[in-house]
Amino acid sequence: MVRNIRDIAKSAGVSVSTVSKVINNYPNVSAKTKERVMRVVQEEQFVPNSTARGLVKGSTQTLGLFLTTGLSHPFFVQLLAGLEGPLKESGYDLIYLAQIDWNPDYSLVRHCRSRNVDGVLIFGFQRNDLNFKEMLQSEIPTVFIDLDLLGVRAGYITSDNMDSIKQSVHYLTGLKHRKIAFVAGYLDSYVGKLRFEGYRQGIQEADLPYRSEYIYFGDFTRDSGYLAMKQFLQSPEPPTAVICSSDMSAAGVMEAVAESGLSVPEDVSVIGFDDIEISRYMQPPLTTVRQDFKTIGRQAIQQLDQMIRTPQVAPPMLVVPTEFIIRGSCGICGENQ
Amino acid sequence: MVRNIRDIAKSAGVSVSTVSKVINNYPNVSAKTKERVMRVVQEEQFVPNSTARGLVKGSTQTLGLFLTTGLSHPFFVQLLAGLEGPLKESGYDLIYLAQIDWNPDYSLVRHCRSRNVDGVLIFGFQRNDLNFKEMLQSEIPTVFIDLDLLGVRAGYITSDNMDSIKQSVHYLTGLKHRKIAFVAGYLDSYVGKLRFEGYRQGIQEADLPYRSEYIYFGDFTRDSGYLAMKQFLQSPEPPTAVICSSDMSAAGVMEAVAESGLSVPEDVSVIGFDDIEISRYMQPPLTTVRQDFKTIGRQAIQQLDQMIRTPQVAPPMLVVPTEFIIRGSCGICGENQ
DNA sequence: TTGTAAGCGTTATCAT
DNA sequence: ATGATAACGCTTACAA
Repeated sequence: MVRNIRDIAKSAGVSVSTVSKVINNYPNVSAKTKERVMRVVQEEQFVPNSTARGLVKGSTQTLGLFLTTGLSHPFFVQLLAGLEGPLKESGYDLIYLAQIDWNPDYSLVRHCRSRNVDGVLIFGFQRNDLNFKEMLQSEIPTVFIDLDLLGVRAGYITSDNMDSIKQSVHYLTGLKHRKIAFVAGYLDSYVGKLRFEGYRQGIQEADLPYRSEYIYFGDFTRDSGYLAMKQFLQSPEPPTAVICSSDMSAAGVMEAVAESGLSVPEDVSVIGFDDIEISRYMQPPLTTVRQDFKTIGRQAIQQLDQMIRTPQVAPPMLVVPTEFIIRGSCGICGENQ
Repeated sequence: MVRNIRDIAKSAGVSVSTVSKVINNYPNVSAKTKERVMRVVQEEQFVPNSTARGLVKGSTQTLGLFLTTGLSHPFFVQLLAGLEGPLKESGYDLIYLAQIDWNPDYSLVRHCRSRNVDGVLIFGFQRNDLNFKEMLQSEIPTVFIDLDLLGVRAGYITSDNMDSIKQSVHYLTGLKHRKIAFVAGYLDSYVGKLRFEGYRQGIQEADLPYRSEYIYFGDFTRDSGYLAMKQFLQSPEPPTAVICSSDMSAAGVMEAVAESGLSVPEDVSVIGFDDIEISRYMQPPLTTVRQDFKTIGRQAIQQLDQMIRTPQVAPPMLVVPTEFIIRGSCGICGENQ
């Protein structure tokens, strides 16, 4: 069985450097030799050892993927699905940098260097992670997703969180709602903060008062949505609509509504964020903000690829538009008809 | 900035081989030298280049992950989540072998060889994929998940599909059901076939007739569940209970039931398979078979690790027990009380 | 116990 | 257009 380029060279009756030139599609190789070499390569099903190639080239056609959220985050799948195609097209493989225990000695930068990855994709919330600081100062091409971090060679891609929520508010005011509550996500997360800001601005633009009893500070989970609605329901003037920072928390809100004998959308309108798979199947189907993970994934790989190939290219700062998906969880406000 | 082992050697005033011995924890190094080297290593935050190491050792501390299903499969997340911890503990990184277009020229074995992965994890359905044949004959340690493929150095791990469904049948007969329908998954998939077989045997053991109008051949999706139930409902004697090959199809079944004005579990009992995250939130919460992905993931890594370290170890053939989760979607059969 | 030097399989430089 | 040969950073006999 053929092991290396040398064997190919021998079989083809040429030198190793010629074989190298052929398999790398370099010029200055006669058509004849090229063909002869290629035949042997085909016959022997030869693939150059990427480890050796990586060693000499100092790069590996590999992208590191680092998640702060753990793999079970619902976005993650969608994001990864969006990554699949572009990955294939660009010829990179993805290496999942296993990282679960936040060992204080762990250094993402070192991990990347040891693996010789060409670039890194980071997906997560916590912007003040020490590992990120190090990453931002390093020369390793990096793209953050859902985290507005910028560095020498690090940029980001994120959905248009603020405007999306503003749009949700306007949609509800258009439906004559004036008592609009908000289930916030982690405020120290980038997306959590922006979505909250979107709510505040939306409320303000609609000349609605900011009422603290209409705000619940949750953590994107279903439970926090449930708890939020329970609390809203106890207010003297319960809201007629609630905007959530995630579809999961919207599900929790709907559960609490049902439990109290009220119904969606007759008594209270609900809007989510994300458009995860199950949202269309909720009862009623959830009106929500869809994140465009296809575009996010494609852009992430594309931008990374450019930064890798062209060192002087500026890191991206991309805001990807969302899509407002109207389904059945919102109705015209009964009180103000 | 320190680049390599040679710089460390210089700083510590020793030879490169001594540094190598120290960082690899080899014996025959005096405590004094060891300490001196380690100090420099710490100071410089040195990490040996794994590409170079991989080249000389012919292995990379890397496991390939290959999915036939694409990333969007709901199990995938759960499986990957189960992989995270064991991965970290065993020191492997996971390389996702991007593979979306089934290019006939593509060879998984070649891809693995080129990347020098130490082992491969394959997750999928289609057992007659040509790439797998090649894989089975190769010397690359391989563990299949949900696919009963065996090779020279390839084994598998799977849930106890057949018995689980048999148990579902018995649970329903215990609830006096006698008209039990089944929504099958792809029959040319390993799990689809086994679950169907479990249904047949369960029916037989309960002395129930096998009625073809109670079988629907679906594909694990929600839509197929919906269609299945629509069909069952048109039969002269609609079933009082239905067992599904997946939670997703169970969700479809429940939707169809609700749509026809009937209700779960009063009119028809429903059982799923998988226990995906949303099942507990369905209306009513779904009774289902929980796959133990933690164990599957842990075993997969562990078995792979053993095969890698000990060439003579036999490939695993592991069947992992499931857990029957009783929630609210089954009731005593009204007809036979 | 420590050091020297020969690989590992490529690519890249420089002759030819 | 083709071929020697020196890297790339590490491990590992073998020598000292």
